[in-house]
Parts: sequence; structure tokens; C-alpha cells
Amino acid sequence: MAKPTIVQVARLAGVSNSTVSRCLNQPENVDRKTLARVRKVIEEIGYRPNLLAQNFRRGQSDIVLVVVHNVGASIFSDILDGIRAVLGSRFSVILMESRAEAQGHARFIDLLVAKQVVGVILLCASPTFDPRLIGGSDHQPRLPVVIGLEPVSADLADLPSVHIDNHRAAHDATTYLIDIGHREITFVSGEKGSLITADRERGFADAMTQAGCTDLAILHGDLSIQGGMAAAHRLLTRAIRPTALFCANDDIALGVMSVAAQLGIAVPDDLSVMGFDDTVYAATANPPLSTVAQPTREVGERTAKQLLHALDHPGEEAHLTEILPHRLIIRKSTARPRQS
Amino acid sequence: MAKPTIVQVARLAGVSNSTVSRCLNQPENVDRKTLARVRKVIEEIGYRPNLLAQNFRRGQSDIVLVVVHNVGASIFSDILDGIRAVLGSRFSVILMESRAEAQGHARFIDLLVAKQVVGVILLCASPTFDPRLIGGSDHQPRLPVVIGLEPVSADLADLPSVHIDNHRAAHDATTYLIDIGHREITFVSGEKGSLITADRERGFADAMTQAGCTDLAILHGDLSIQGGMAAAHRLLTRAIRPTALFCANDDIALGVMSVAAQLGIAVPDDLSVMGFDDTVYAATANPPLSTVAQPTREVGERTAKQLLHALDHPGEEAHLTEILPHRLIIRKSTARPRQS
DNA sequence: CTGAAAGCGCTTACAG
DNA sequence: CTGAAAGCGCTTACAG
Repeated sequence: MAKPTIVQVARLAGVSNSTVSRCLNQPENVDRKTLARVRKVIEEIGYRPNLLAQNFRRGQSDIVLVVVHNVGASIFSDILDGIRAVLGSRFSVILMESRAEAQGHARFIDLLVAKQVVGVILLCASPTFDPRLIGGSDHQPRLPVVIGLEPVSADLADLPSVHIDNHRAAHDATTYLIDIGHREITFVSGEKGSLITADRERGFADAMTQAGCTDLAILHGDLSIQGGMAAAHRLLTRAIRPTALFCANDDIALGVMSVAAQLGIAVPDDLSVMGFDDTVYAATANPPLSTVAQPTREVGERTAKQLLHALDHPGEEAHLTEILPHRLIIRKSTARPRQS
Repeated sequence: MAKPTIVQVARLAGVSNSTVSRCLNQPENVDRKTLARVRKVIEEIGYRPNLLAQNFRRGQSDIVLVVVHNVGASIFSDILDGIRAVLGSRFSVILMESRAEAQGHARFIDLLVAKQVVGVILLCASPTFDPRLIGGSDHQPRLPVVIGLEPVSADLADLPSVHIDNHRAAHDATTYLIDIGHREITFVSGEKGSLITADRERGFADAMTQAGCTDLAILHGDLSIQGGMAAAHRLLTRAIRPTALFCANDDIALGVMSVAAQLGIAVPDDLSVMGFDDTVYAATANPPLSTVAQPTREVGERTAKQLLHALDHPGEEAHLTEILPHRLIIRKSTARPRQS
């Protein structure tokens, strides 16, 4: 009545454990008749290999861990689709939220070190992740890690990564706003000093400077709807307002637009708003949000491909950084400023 | 140079493996001086127990698996916060997407059966999950499973679950629309026959019937922005339109509103739109979306508490179904119909 | 193509 | 409070 093991299968089939194991893992090396007999027994008693034992014995699992900051962010849907499309049925994907490990952390590390996972895809800015862990040694190959979507901290610069050129993307978007006549543009960003937004801030700043707008306005806050609302309350209730707000992500932009609507400020007539990410909520916003699109599915595919490569070529040191193309999406939330 | 094991720690500390193991798992049963010595060695050589071995030996892990349909859905953020708040540091949470297991499935099952996880929280409608797996037997206790957020199929009716009363919630929302004067209301739903929306459809239908509106209009589609857009294109381009659309979730409602805006149909003046879920995007929509709120964080907390209870009381058969309160949130997307 | 045997790293009664 | 020993279920050289 207890869960059947390889031993019972062997006994019932009249073969050794080894043979059963071979039937499972390298059936091509087993006599056809033996194989059939063993498989019949497996079927009959409903045997399933104990993964825990298997992983332990092999010293590794077939699980790829994907770390995201926050499960509810819609941008991850497509990325995961891409990842799974590439990984196929060879590996299972499990997810963890990095914010959950802020204090915990230890478990997360144990999981990696203990090789319950065979590789890691980090879709979150890196601070959470202790680079020492992937060091590896003579006997212990380093655990393959690929960073996707977000920029890479200096610590982890030697890891393969896949992302857009955030500096250039922000530069392009800012330049677009300047080109249509805006001069008073505020960049509504995330936390000060955060890696995620640093490149975007610099891109904004450089574009502004190049256009002769030396009075840089960057507002730090939170990369969320709430953050956008807070920023809007500060920026839009002043006597002199910027004519355009370039937001570090779409959630901020959505928060900004909702406050603008509350205050009776018309977008884009009185205020242009530009987002970043092109999440599913950008296109259906009212007005539809102009934004910078990241090729999310491709980010997923490419990170997974890099991981696969690392998995299949354990020796190679491939610090490949892939820069994927971004795309400016102009919808209805941006327009020439009124008085220009 | 190889990864240190318990054996090396024992040798270096001059004790047996057993003692090292005890230092790790039941330090209160170890002499203070021994403990100190062993801990020092552990520290020095950077020993970390091999989780794979530990789990295998113990026959279980300390991981709780949370299954969601789609990682990108914002509703899961709060639920997971609630789950983790309750589970604390005693368990790690990993996530899997049920949609990914549509074909795969086998791996998912293996993971459960192999007890790589100690319990499961299902936040997705149940079809994906094969109830036979949790059967258990004399020697094998059933794996604790708690269903949260979504309604439970008949198959799994004996499992503990936590959700709102979807029938009543939809009934309340519909009644509200009727009370403010609407008679031509269409329910924009998900897939036909889907468990997720069945109760909401019935709640809508019952409220309509009770109000004497016998001509029921339910449109089936997809529970997404795209689905809402498609539905709106069908419903709003006709000569005779409903005066209100009650959508099975907020994403649909957002899709509907965006198409309405495109078509120049004013919400709520020409058309009332009601959502369901109260995701973070509802409040900032333009106009802000009236909807039905689910107590998401509480759903997470309660499912986790039920799981914890099941974990701590393996014998007890507690098929507790918890019905949590919903809340009607009236914002600006609903109003009296024009001609009433 | 198959089997006997060792062993992965840990835990757990059982003695002492 | 501590140690010697068995064993969890599987895989993997090594013989044959």
C-alpha cells in the first residue's frame, strides 16, 4: 500500500534495480522484451520515480527558477511565455518573488546552492541576489544564471544578460517630446539611486541637455500607480507646471493620468504623458498611452536560450550581453504643447 | 574544494555526523560547548546542508506550491502577500503557472507526488489539477491542498477553499444597475461553461429575472482586455445597444471602455460599465471603474491559514469552505441611463 | 544486455 | 549528551 519504489518494480518484473533504472533513463540500452515487461509492471502498480531521490542522487534537478520582483506585474506574462517556449518540456519553470526574500534570503540561497534548481533566470534588479553564490569552484561548477529585462549591476556584469538599451530608449522618447515642442519635461522616476531607472534617467538627462534644456527635473518616488498619483499631486497642483511628464514605467503614467483627470487637466492638450514598458494597460488607457515598448516575449526567449546554452556547454564562459530593440509607441497621450 | 558535507564538519569538529545533524535540527539536545564548536566549524568552512539530501531523507520539503493561472495578473500580488504573511519563514513559496502545464502536466504531478512540496495552494480554477493525485492511501497521507480565490469544481468540493460568494456578488452588482434604472444589461463573460464565471453568470441571471427582465443577454468571450474589446465591438456597433455592460472581470471592462472611447460612446452617460475584482487598474481608469472588490489579501491569509492547519493536523479532515465578504465599489463608470 | 555493489548526504532510532 | 549503524530510493561505473 506504500508508495511503490524501484525495488518492487524490479522484483515484480524479475529484474534488477539497475535494469529498471535503465528502462527509465536509457531505454535504448535495454532489451525490448525486458523493457516491455518492466513497463507493464510500472503501469500496473502505478510506479513513479521519486523525484526527491532522483535529484539527490544526480545532484541536480530539472527545474529552472525564474525570479521576479512582483508576481502581479503584467509584463511578466509574455516573458514567461517566451521562456517556456524555448525551454520546452525539458525543464520545469518555477517562480519566486524577490521581494519575499528581502529578509528571508537564506532559503532562496539554499535552494540555489543545494541545486534544487539547475539554472536561474533573474528578471529583477540584482541587489537581492548575492553574487558570491554563483562563484563556483574546482569541483562545483557555477550555477548558470542569466539576467533578463532589467539592467545589470556592476557586481554581476560578467553574467549573460538580455535587455534593451534603456539609456537610448529614454533618450529617444525624450527627444520625441522635445521634437514636438516640449521644453518643460519632468521625468517621474522610481526610487533614487535604483539601478532599474538609472539608465532611463541618464537617457532623459542627456537628451534634455543636448537640446539645451539644462534645468533638469527628475522626481523620485515609487514605480507604481500610487507613485504616479503622488508625483502628479505634487507636480500638477503648482502654478507652473511642466508641459510633459515622462514616466519611468506605465504604472506611474497611469497614476499620473488619473490624477490629471481628477484635476481637470486634459491629456494631451494640457499635459503630455509618456510611459515606459507598453504593458497591456497602456493601449486601453484613456487616452491611450504613448510609451516605449520592450520586446517582452523576445526577452524571455533570449534569456532562456542563453540559459539553455550554458546548461549544454558547462565549460564555456559566455558573458553575452544581448541588447534587444526597443520601440517608441506614440498613441494619444502625447501631443504638441498648447502655446508652442 | 568540493562542497563541504556533514562528514567534513564532523571530522573537523571531532564529533560524529549524528551530532552535527543534531546541532542543525535540534540544538537544544546538544551540549553547549559541543554546539559552539560545531557551529564554529560550520561557519569557517561555509557548510550548508544539502537540501536535496535533507528533503529526500525526510521524505518532504519545506516548500509550498502556489498555482496561479497567469503570473501577470495583478490580483495575485496581494494574495501572495497574504499567503506569505501567514506562512512566515517556516515555508518557502514557489509558484507555477497552471496554463503552462496544460500539456505538460506530468511534471507538475511528479512534483506533487514526489513531495518536493509539502502543500499546495491552488489559485486557479481546478480543471488543470487532477484530483486523483491527492487521494492518498494508508501509508501515504494526502497532500494538503487548499483552493483560493476561484470557485471549486464538483470534483474537488471536499477540499478546503476560500472565496467570495460569486453568485451573490454578481447578484448585488446587477441589482445595483437595475436599481439605478437599467433594464438592457448585457453580461460580458468568459468562456462558455467556465467554472470561474458560472456563478457570476447565474447571479446576474437571477437578479435580472427577479426584476422582470427575462430577456437575458450573456456574451461569452475571453477574460481579458482583448476579450472586452472584441465584445464591445460586437455590442456597441449595433443600432440598439444595451445601456449597461456588466463585465466578468476588470480587464474585460477596461477593454470595453477603451472601445467605447474609440467609438465616441460616453461612459457613463451613454453606457454604464461595471467590472469585477477591483484590480489596481480599476481605480485609475478613466472614468474610474465601478466594480466588485474581492478581499484579496484576506483570501491569501485565509488559504494559508487553512493550509497551515492541515499541515499541523495531518489527521483531521477539515473541508472548510470559507466565504469571504465582497464589496460593491461604485465609482464613475456607472450612472442612471439617459432616458430613464 | 544485465546484475551486484557502492554510494549520494543526510536523519533517526538504538545503545550507551 | 553522544556515537555507530542502518537506510531513504535511486544511479552508475564495473564486471560479466
